[in-house]
Amino acid sequence: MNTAEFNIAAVERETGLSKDVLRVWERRYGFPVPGRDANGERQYPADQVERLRLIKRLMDQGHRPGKLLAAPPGALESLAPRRAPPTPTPTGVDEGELTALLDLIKRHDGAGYQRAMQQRLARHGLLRFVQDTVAPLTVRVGDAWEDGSFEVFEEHLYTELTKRLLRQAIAALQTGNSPRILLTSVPEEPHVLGLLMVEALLTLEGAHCIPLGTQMPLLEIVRAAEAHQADVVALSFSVAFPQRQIGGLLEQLRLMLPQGIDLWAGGRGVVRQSAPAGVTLLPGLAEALAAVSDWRATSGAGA
Amino acid sequence: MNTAEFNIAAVERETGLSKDVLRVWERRYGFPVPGRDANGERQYPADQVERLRLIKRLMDQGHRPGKLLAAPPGALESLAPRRAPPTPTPTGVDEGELTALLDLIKRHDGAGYQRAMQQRLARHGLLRFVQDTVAPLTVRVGDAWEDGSFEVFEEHLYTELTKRLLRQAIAALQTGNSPRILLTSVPEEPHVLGLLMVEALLTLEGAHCIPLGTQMPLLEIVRAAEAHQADVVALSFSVAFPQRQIGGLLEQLRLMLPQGIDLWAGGRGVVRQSAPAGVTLLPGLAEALAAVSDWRATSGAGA
DNA sequence: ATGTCCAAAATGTCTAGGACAAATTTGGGA
DNA sequence: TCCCAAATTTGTCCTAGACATTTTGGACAT
Repeated sequence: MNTAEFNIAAVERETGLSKDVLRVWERRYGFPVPGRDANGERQYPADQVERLRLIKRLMDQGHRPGKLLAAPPGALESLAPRRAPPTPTPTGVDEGELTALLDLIKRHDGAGYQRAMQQRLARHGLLRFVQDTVAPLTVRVGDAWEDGSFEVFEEHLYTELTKRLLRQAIAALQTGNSPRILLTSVPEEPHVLGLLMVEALLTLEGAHCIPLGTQMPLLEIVRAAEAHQADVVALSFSVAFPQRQIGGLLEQLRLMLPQGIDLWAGGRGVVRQSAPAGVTLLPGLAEALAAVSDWRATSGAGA
Repeated sequence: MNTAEFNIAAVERETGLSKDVLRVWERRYGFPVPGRDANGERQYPADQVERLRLIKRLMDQGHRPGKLLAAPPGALESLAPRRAPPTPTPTGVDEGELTALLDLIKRHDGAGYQRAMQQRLARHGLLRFVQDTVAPLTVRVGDAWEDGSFEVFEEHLYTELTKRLLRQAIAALQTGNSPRILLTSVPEEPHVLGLLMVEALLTLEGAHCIPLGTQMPLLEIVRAAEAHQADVVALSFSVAFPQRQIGGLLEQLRLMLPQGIDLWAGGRGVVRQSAPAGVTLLPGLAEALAAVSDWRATSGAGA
């Protein structure tokens, strides 16, 4: 790869670190130290961008920026995850089988992965496939990315192929009637696998899902909910989503949404959140199924 | 909907206008004029956010910000598109049929739309389905959004359902061998339909497609291309993608990518671009097919 | 040991206004 | 009518300061 230079907007794109953050780090910690072009604008050499990517990854594992940015060159590579990944209880799933699936991705054998997954789907049925294969596999992929054994593009490949499987499986289902659940995510939250998993389960359960993809502005979510006469708006937040924003976002949306429409928020991102008034948190897939039963027992009867 | 207020980050999320732009507009044109909270930070009332959304849409139609921001309240709603939509030659397609399909979306009849599209796919075959139905339909959806007859969430519904159809159709195809084409888009470019259309056509043509989804950082694209031993990296740019950035992005990626790997850029976004050295532009689907033949005639023989 | 509470430090995001390059429009002349 | 240069428009970058919020580290009590 050639020696390319990046301006500050390109670094924001590549690393996900905002321009404000890049500038304030330079001021406070003395890193990164980009060169300047003829107009006095920052030009980041490729190796500094690489280091920023590494720092970002370590921060997602729970390291503090102050330590990372002060660390001498070469000291970062050996850091272990700080936030203990608590081996998320692979209830009845064979760890080895998951590892084998991940290996296929790691070897970039897309076709092999698709075959293996399709087999599992056929063998276990959609419900168990989602709960015991896709969900834990997705967690493992996230962990693998955090500890550096997966590249971003490998995660993308996993996501893309798994999306296809789930969508295909969902398309084969008979769609239910109620409740009418609008499925989407807020802007800045592009992860779609959680939505697809829950869509599969809810559709199996007899709900009518309206999938709108990811990244809907809040005002649009409100309009869509009204236009589709949804009973429920369900949002998905991944672990990667900035935790601090979730509460405010839910409160704001709850304010804008008509009283009659329930607001559910699920995904790994909400496990350590407390629910704002009028919002139901669904940290896991099982809770989502329970929420449908609850809805039928209460609001459903009145409608 | 309740009277909610938005801080500057929320407005950026809702409208897609950067914080810099929001502040400089306020300074220069006197709109928007948000209130201030106890900390002196901007608080945008919901109606100003609505107006900003409208302004953004009109700008995408070719209007200039200066005029729009100086316009009196109520004068904006009646503005017509400035950039003439040149009725994009619906070669042999029945306009009425497309309109009927759009109506289904407009009526939020997802199931009906899926049925109708599946029928068309079965009747015409994938190649003609993509070229004569999906492609022009997507253009019409874009136009409809621009002139205000489609809401954002309706475009999302269209995209989501059409994605499923295409993915399903692609899954049924036998995958080819060469060239090995890595399909993705740059960060900030989330539109995926173009990628799926071209994937369908290229796979039909016997190419081996590696779909990595959208929004890959440039550095990751390079890694992925090497890891997958791709012959070609193909990027998709939608009309909505900021034109000014495309050239620079392609040049930078071309610099980083090994010589042996071709770089193709397609989509409505590149129709009025000039190609940087070493980059092949594919403004339409037909050109993509031609590019495969070209590749086979030249590089393919040498490999 | 374990839990609780507070001050200090760390961190991200906001603010202000200035500057300038690139894109677009305008005006004039061939 | 066409084309080029000047003027304007517009987005993005810059510096530097401020402050709310979160996290840490230590003191103290259980």
